[in-house]
Amino acid sequence: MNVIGPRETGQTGLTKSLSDGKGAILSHLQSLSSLSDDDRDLLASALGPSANWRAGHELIAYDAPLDEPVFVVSGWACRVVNLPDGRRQILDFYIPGDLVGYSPRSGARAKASHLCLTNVVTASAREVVRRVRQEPSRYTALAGALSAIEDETDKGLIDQVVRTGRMLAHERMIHLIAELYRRHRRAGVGVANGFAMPLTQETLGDAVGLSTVHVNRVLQQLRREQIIKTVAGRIEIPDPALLAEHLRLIR
Amino acid sequence: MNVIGPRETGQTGLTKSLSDGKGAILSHLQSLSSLSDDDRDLLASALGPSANWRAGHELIAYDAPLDEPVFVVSGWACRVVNLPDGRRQILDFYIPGDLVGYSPRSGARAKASHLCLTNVVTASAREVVRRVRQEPSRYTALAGALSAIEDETDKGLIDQVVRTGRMLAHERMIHLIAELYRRHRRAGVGVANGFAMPLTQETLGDAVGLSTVHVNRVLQQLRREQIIKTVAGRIEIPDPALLAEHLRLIR
DNA sequence: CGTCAGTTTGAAGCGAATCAAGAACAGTGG
DNA sequence: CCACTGTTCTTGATTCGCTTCAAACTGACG
Repeated sequence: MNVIGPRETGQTGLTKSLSDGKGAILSHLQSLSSLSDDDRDLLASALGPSANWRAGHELIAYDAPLDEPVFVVSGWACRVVNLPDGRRQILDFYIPGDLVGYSPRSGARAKASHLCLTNVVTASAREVVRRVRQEPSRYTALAGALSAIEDETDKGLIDQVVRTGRMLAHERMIHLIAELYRRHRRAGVGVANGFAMPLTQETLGDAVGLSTVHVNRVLQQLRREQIIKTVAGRIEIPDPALLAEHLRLIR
Repeated sequence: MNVIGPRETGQTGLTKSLSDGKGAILSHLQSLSSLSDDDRDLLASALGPSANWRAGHELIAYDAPLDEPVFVVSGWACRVVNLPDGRRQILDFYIPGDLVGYSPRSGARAKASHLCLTNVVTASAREVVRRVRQEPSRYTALAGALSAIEDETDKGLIDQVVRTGRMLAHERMIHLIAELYRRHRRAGVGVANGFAMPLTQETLGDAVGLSTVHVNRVLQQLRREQIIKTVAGRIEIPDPALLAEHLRLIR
């Protein structure tokens, strides 16, 4: 029985799902700072064409210039560091609605490889970012959202350090799942109390610094404790208060 | 025998050591982007008065506004996250020459507590930062250095994730020591092939995610392998090539 | 129906934490 | 100058969390 996700069903290449995807982008940005009509119009008009990428594709190589920011329309991506002997450490995840490869510093370079973990659809954010920077006073909310995104990325990295540095296995998983749950709700992705989890347990392990086998065991424990339910490639949170309770103990 | 540091001898409150300290600030910035006369003049004139803080003092509280950036003149500080049950995770260190509490985003808030690990002397960077932002074209090098500092902070966090997430104990220590060694040399602090190490092994453990006891054992191993030497509160690198060799295996 | 990626399970081993106690040291006050 | 104190470092014994190894199981897919 699959605990987590049958593999990704695969984008069929159509641009059909864009409506959902744009929804995620909008919800996400809206949640960061409430958008004006100007902001919304800009997103509607200046959001670049969408592109399809297969799982495993490297969106941005290590040290490549960060001059082509994109929104994730659907699928998951991440930043990852590979050690010479094959070990790897995932730094953070990008889910639908997230902005990938953005830096306010012109000339900035990628500090890690940006990788598609599933098939991914992206929409170029280049024009949006350019216009917002050109007229920040017109697109104040979007400008604020960009700042907020930077802050969030930093916070995410800090959380990642705390998880891997000072938490036990089950704490790491709870903490990560809670973060992903929060972000999915914010982006309006994944209805009800749960979200789609297309990652393998191996990938999850590379994120929280645990072996695949142990991820499996920890997930079983969390299910036994009714903190999560896993059905058909989704993680459900049957009792958000219970999750919050456990979170309170660790952060 | 103390492997690492007799405790900090303590700043006596004099502003005398400012000359050394300013040296560290200059070397550090210079190494990031080569300073013009304008840049140098600004540093000489606009660097704020120095202040003394005792070990344990919280320079910036969690979530406090980041509106008072300071350079470290002497001593060590860090960013730290405290878990409810007493565990703590150090995110990064600030050594002489480093800029603490700087964010380019106005209104930004501290994402973690900023703590003095030893007695610390700081010099306000507020004026310098203000002037550089006011006339970035006049102080191009300093403007570049500020960007570079942001980049370095990010890179440091990423390294920290990799260390705690995917490295063995001795690899974590080697990796951290190598980083500190590089930064000390860059700031022109700590002559020859070594640097002052005023941190306790407990503090080191909170940084690399290990217990005090294990930090002790790992340090002994590194000494046995001649990768480091520890004398009188200093860490010496007898053979930088050997250190580099070990580094190559892990990153 | 065979293949393959992913999940699950058990057994054994290892790395690091914990516990507890002692030694070395810095700072303090007599 | 020396006894006293508290912190830090050190060491040994034990325990525990997690990894590793190996094999079986499951479901998707061609």
